[in-house]
Amino acid sequence: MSKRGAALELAVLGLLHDAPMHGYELRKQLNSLLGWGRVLSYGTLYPCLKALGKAGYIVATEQKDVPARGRRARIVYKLTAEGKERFTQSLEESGPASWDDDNFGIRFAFFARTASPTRVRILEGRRSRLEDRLESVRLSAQRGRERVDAYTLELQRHGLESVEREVGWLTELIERERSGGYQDPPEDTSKPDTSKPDSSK
Amino acid sequence: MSKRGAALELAVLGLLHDAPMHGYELRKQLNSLLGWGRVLSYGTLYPCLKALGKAGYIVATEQKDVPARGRRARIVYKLTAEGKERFTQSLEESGPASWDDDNFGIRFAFFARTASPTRVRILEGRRSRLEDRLESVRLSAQRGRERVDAYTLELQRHGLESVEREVGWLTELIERERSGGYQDPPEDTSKPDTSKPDSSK
DNA sequence: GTTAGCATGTAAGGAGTTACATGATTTT
DNA sequence: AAAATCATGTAACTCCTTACATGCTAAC
Repeated sequence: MSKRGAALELAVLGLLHDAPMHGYELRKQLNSLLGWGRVLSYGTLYPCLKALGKAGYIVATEQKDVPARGRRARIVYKLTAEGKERFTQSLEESGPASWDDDNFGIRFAFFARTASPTRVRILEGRRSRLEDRLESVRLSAQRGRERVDAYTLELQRHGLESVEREVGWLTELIERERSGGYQDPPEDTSKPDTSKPDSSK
Repeated sequence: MSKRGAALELAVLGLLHDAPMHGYELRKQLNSLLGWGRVLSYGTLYPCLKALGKAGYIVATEQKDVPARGRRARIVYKLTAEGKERFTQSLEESGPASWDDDNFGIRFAFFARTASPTRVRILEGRRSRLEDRLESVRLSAQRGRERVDAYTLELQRHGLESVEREVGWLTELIERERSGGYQDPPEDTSKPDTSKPDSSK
């Protein structure tokens, strides 16, 4: 759970930070958060929840008193104080791990709760990671060792273009970040229920 | 090796079909073929080569007679007749597996050796897979259950845009394919069709 | 009345990574 | 002389998926 698993852990912690939830619901949210084709299985989620429970970051409370007429007792997971601590600490981190392929997406998804300097560091880290990638691919294309038919070329061209766009996107975000943009309210940790004070920039 | 592993198997077979190679070289080629951040480890490659050998698709020949003055004896892998058979058969396949996330890239990389109707089927399959994805994300965004802050929204918007571009790319490729494109370059720039030849089914 | 969705889990296994182990050769 | 690259492998481990096991409720 030290490298990849951190992504799932953070995502679960973050979603439960928003609101307590049961496994089934959590999975749906996770699927749209982790996005794009990836579908998380229960075989991953439930053991992860168990581990987080054992670590003391979450507690499971069974809804047996209010079974809502016939409905199966659902197990609702809730963040502990340690869990909240862990989550906020994780959000402060801005080392290389925070901008690798596996973590960047989740880190970005929680940007609203991340401090602005941290956001910039992560965005820049991600950008230079992608730029390194572009560089090495361009070099190896120039050295021209490999198979070159029209399709291989097209695949390479398309890949290059996609990554270039990604870099452009990141650059825009960084600039917006630097000019105050995206303005978020300075983190709300007290209120358990948010009544949508402000959603548009 | 039945589902995901098929991708690596196909890639190895395809590269060895081009030319016999030793493991180290193979890995480098594989890395640029599988592309983008993915770096294949020896811990995956060598066991795979062993399995392919056991299956009779490749043979390993040690270069002991010509150690090229001091150079460590390299083990060169070569396709057998069965391996060639297997490779060409694999290239004919155009079922759902050929356009999933894990295989599409490799299938595309070997398009130059794939029959044109097969190419079209794979491209169309891939496109409709992505379109399904777009659809479901758009729906869930409309139903609007999830967390909505500026960053989550931006992430979603960007993801949507990327997939849309991908779909556009595929559409272009399909059209080019239908008008003879790529292999034997008729270099047809006239483009007489302003009317849609109907791409959706 | 049967399909689809809700709900919680476990067991087995696959694919791949990291770290280890070893050593020669070329470049800086 | 050191560092990078060439070269081949193995063992342990991790993350995740698939398939299984169970059963209820709502819609069609």
